[in-house]
Amino acid sequence: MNKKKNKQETKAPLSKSALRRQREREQRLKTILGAAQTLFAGEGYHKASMEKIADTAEVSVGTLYFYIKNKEDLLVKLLDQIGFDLRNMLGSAFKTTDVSLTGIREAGRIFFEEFCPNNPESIAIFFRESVGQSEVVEAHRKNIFDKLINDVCQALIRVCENQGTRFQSNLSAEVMATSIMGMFERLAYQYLIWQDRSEDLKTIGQDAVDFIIGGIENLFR
Amino acid sequence: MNKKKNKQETKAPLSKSALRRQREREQRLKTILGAAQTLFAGEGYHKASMEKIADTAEVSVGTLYFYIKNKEDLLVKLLDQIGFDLRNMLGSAFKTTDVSLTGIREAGRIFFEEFCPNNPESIAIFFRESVGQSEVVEAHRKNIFDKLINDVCQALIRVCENQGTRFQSNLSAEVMATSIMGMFERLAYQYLIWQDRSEDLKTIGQDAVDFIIGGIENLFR
Amino acid sequence: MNKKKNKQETKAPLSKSALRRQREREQRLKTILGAAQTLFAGEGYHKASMEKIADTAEVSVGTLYFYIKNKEDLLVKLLDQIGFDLRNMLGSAFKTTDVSLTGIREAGRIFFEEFCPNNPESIAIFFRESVGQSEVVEAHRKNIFDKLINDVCQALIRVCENQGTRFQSNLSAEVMATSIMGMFERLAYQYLIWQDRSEDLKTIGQDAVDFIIGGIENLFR
Amino acid sequence: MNKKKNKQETKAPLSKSALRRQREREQRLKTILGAAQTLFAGEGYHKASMEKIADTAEVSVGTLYFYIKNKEDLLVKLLDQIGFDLRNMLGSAFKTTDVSLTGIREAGRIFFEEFCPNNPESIAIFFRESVGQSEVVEAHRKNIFDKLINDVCQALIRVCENQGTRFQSNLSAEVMATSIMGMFERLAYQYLIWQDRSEDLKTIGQDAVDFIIGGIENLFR
DNA sequence: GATGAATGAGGCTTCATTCAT
DNA sequence: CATGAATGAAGCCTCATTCAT
Repeated sequence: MNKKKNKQETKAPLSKSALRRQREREQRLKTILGAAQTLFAGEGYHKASMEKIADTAEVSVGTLYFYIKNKEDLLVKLLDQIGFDLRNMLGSAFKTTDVSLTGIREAGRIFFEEFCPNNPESIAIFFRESVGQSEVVEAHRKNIFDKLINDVCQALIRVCENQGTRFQSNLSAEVMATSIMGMFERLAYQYLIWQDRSEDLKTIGQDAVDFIIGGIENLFR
Repeated sequence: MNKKKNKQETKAPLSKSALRRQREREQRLKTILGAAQTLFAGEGYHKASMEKIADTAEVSVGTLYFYIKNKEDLLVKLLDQIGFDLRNMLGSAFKTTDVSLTGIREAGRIFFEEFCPNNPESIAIFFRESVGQSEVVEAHRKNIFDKLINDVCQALIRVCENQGTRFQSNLSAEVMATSIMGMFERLAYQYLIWQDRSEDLKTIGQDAVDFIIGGIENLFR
Repeated sequence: MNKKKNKQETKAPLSKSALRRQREREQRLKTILGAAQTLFAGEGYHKASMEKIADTAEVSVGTLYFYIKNKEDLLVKLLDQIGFDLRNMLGSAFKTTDVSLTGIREAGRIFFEEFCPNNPESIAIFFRESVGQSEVVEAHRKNIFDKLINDVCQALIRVCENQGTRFQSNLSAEVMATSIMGMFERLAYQYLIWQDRSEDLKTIGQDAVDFIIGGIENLFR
Repeated sequence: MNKKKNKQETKAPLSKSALRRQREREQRLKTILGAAQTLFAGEGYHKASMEKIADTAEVSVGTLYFYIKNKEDLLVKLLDQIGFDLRNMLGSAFKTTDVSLTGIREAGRIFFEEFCPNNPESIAIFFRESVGQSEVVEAHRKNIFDKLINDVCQALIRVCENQGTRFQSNLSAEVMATSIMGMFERLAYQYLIWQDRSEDLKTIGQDAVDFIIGGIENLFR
């Protein structure tokens, strides 16, 4: 993918100093991404200039471009990480979903009680800063949403099957899954970005999950 | 609209030529807003330069600034119009909501079957282009969301009262209303902006409304 | 000079209505100049846009251009009026100067005690806003200064002659006259524009005049 | 100079290349300031566009903004340098002033015979281009004048004390000092900017100083 | 004579990206 | 590998002036 990284990919046994270097490099990249995350979330993607990001990460502008391709790449990298984290937490919860629906309940809990309060910057970047920035970024956003929606979708289908029912169509399940993502998104936007009601997030999450589960159970009547 | 040009506000009977001028002015503003709407939705807010907008509206750049304060103002004006339209259509449907929940069903139908297919540009601007652009724009976005959410919220509370039930708390109703807005938003984003499945919008809307109504009715069991 | 004004210059007996019109026109021009004076002095020449001036004068922008050639012309007209006023007041005082030097004392009194407190806007325009604006404006400024300096110069020469002395050269008298104008200028700038010490202006003027007269009398020793 | 680039201020021993860079940076800034000085004095502050300045300095527009904050900053930097130079030359002369008044005579000589002929651009910027440009610029102008006036003022007070006399009030000394500055200013404007009589500047300066000293000595009679 | 909408050149400034050291 | 000075295209906006009504 990147010309310079090929050296490491040729898994030749690395010398000690080479290992150290690699560690340092990864550490440096993390610092840069952290700086970008903070500034993107705090000042907004456009207002956060590359120079400011470099300053915050305590590197030079030139160094920035050694670790990332361009500014868009910075946003994409962050976005993908956020998507990965989210899917790691939510996806695994959804995957445990069975008849009991506890998986869905658990996913909601994790999102509102763990992810949101601990990663407000990620929320801001995923739901605000990365919106409508460019075709590439939108593609990554869509990809993340698609995967998350798919996770939920599979869970819903599994529940249905266990109940001996079926969705009217594949679309129906997808619509429901998409709706759930939309709920999570807007609730986080309202109560974390626009208002800071972190302390109410637990209640909010429970209400939301109740709403969702009500909607689902309704299918089986 | 403009501090100094209040002469019209003093409702002195306007001469015929003055009336014609005013009409022309309003027409011109509409042309400009239309050009901006098309370009913002098509190329994105940032890529749509003021020059391009002027060209599209077939006026000079200077004329643009005779009708609007600055680029941000252009977006805000569009946003407010969209918010007004949405609330006009959805709000009135929600307001008719009673025990039967037909109001909510109707609101869903209007949004997915009428508004979305007929105003894809509005959807793109409201849900994509206006996100995270500046504090002023965000304030207007929030304001629109707040009002829409409030409309839904009132409808929900009314339904509950008619059922002789009550929400656990005011927050619960608000959370449900916010969730509904989130569902509408993401579904429109998925099936209108990211995919163009206008022809499926009817089914999608019905599924979404079923989900919502299921969630609501669950409250009364 | 101006194509349109030629009608009046052909001093044909004017009808009553034509007379009224002319009066109105002159009144209107005064209003416009007044508005410009206030805005130039208050916001500065560049920040005072033609539109603002028109608004303040309660006419349209188009009308402005019926009465003046362009913005520069506005400044020049003001400047010339100020020059005329100044010369009217100071010049006549200087002209009465004889052996006794009371004329010079009187001129100082008039400038500091009458002109400055009553015409701070004129001071701001003459000494601040018109400085370095364009070649045309500078030419008018120079012209005004030259005339004032000449008035002083003549007075000084007369005093000398009456004392039976002579200036070493014509330049000497001119330098002294120029110096006196510089004193007046900077004192007004310091104590009227930069600080507002209008109430001290009398003392300041007296000190200044004492300084001047001391310098002059020294010639005769 | 720049908030972030304080690294040099922590006086860590700089490497050779870092030292060279710093030298180059300072040299470049001087080139830019020189270009601005020439253009401001020659074409006027407003007519000198940033592009023209960049061209004259043989750098790109972007580079300009690496060295200065904005156009106003360019003028302020020049102004402050001029103020520093003036005070360096005049101030030190004034400070040597004692009973004999030679200090004052010397200051006049330096200004008219050395500073003016060698720095006509500085004169144009200080007395013409920087007048009434903005509040910030005016503040710097005032600051420079205040310091120069204060230098003169201290000298006058010292002379008086040595003569066993006293000024009627502090204001009196200040007024005299301000007057002297005004004389210098207008004489330079008349005989250097409006007319180019550099060759007469010596005589002019002597006449001016004679006038001043006459005025001062008059205090002791 | 008066109006005010329209013009468009030109100004200042930002900022992602590059590259010689 | 790291640096940071340099680039220059591109953007937004202002405003004196004109002219059809």
